[in-house]
Amino acid sequence: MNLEDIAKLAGVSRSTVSRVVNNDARVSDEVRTKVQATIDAVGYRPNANARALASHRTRAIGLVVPEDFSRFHVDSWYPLIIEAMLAATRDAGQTLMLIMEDTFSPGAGKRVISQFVDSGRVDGLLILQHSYRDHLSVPLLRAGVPTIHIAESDVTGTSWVDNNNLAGGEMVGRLFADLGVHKPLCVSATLEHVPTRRRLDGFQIVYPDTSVLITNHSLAQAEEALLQRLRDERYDAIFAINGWLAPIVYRVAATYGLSIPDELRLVSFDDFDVEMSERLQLTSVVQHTTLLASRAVRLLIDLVEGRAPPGEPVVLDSVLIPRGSCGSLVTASAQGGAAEE
Amino acid sequence: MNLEDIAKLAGVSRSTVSRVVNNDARVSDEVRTKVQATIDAVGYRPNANARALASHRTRAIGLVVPEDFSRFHVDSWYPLIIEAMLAATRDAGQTLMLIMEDTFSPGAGKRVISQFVDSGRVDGLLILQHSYRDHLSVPLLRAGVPTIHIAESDVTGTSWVDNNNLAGGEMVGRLFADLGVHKPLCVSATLEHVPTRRRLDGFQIVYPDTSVLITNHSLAQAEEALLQRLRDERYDAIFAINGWLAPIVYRVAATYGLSIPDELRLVSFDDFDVEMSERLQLTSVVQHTTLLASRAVRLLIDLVEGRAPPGEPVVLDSVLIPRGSCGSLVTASAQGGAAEE
DNA sequence: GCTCTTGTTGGGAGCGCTCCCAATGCATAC
DNA sequence: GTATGCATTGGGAGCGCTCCCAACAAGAGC
Repeated sequence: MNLEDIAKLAGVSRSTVSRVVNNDARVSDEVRTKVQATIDAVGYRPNANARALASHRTRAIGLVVPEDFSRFHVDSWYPLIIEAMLAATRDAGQTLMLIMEDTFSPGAGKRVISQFVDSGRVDGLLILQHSYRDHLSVPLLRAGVPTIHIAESDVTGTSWVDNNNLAGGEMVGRLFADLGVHKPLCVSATLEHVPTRRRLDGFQIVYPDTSVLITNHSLAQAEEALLQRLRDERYDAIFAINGWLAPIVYRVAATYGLSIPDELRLVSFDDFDVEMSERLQLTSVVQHTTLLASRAVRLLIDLVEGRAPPGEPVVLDSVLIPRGSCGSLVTASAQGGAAEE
Repeated sequence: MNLEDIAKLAGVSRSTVSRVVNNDARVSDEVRTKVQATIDAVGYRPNANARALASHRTRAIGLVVPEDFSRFHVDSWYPLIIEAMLAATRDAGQTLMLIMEDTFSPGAGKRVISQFVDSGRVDGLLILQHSYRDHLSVPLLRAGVPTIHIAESDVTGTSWVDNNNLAGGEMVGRLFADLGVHKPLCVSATLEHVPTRRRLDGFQIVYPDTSVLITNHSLAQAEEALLQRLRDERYDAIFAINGWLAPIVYRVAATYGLSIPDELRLVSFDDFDVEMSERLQLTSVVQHTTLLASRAVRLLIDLVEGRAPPGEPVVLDSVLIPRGSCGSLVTASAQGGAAEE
């Protein structure tokens, strides 16, 4: 069943059916109704491949995830954002193709371009990765592939969507200051990740000399490192720059019999596991995961269709949700310095 | 850059280049080498859409995930299996399209067929879902869409890939019997899920009159339900039919001061978070997640290409990994009744 | 010598669309 | 009345492949 068949059934030309399918204005209401009725009656679906071949547009976008993304299940970021992107893509009438790439290996960019862009599988790319040390940004930029990074980037010319990490970090700093914190400790998995670094930058606006503990992405090793640090030294507050570290802070505090928030105040980023945050009474700066995903998808489609210029970052507001873990004297439900487009 | 261009550069015909690209045997070695060299030199990539249009094969498969899959991050099943499928798909030279569907809503099957199969986006489907109460199996079966379910199914005629749930459940039962367990409790999220039910069936071969506690997929509610049950009644062993329930058992046991394994023996299914299992010393029946994924992908591609008949289930062996949580007297590293192909 | 097979190559037709241009009808303006 | 514009419709060309059949050469068998 193809365009021509529908045309014959409806007594019009192939072109007219095509116009109806594509919502082209140049069809009389009368004809449109008739054609649409025939389409619905026979359950006709235009062939995506023929469309793509003729129009040079696939109506599909690629989501690039790092090779080992399942190792990062310590937080539920990946399923959550993938789900949200899937919903946004579907709403836009497009499809989502998953691309797994070892973005640290030199050929990554070329591989993705040749296998997915040049072969006409996707119109553009969404990049989800945990470090800026990638081999993706530059080749993609040079090849002119429409691309949105889901994370603040420091490669000039790239388009990205992210929360306001700097403002968020600063908010945590101000909160600590208001609470009279003297000696805070920042805990983070890696500072190679731009958003993480920016959060720390923001915090350091208020506490320039703060201690920082860099662990890695293993739960066990992070716990070990924190145990050791808290044995050696005494802090009155902890800023868990990456949210999945927060449960570890609780465990370590329990080990040393430190009460949260009385002896140790705690604030974290990435409030996407709300059930857990509520249970732990964890004060945190939220990630608008769903919003982030839908903005990214829309921006990418706009980029593909030439409605948006490349290189325009989108920054979403940071919001701090005060709960029990930071102690009292919480007045702030402050807003970050928004810089919407 | 297309076939014709390469043909001109290499001094052969379009057909010959096509044969080289598709690894067709009917090309002399001499010509093949020459053509391949030109292809490599200019970095030519065949257009996937033109190929699909001409051959009626997209070389893409669709992975159907349930609408709310991120809610099920209580275990890391989704990221893990998606990652493994992505790898398997890539190895097979194909691509993976993600499809999110509310498989409980009546139109699900028709929607997936019309939007992804009829429109020529994918050649076949992989189904990942948490209940058999779906509106997918029957329409897909009727429409003759190549489909593999990643979970034992009781709809006749469907092809599926799964571990041997029955044998696994029975193994846990035998282990309990060997350990002298008198009054076990089985905990599970829902028995609507066929694999879950089959695990219980297997367990009941040994303990026909076992108590069963059905909770749901919320961590908090599961904990509440178990707390209540263990307050009311005394058990000497727990079988966590779904692996993510195991940490809850530990929490509840700690609440009542019950030591594991001395006062309460514990065995679970789904040993895919090995780090956690090791830390908790959790005895469990493993899921061959990676193997499951690659078998499913290969089987689907075989189905699409007519190399495998539909309706043939693939059952992987169940293996029990004994650790501390079940107590001593562990002899079994038994194998389930394998029924390979 | 001839036919028959086998191995290799070339090119036409067509997959189902979109895009462009031409054609038509009809209302409006002079 | 004729010229001009706009709204609507139709059909050709072509997107870049695959598939099929024809063509040809070379060797085998009689």
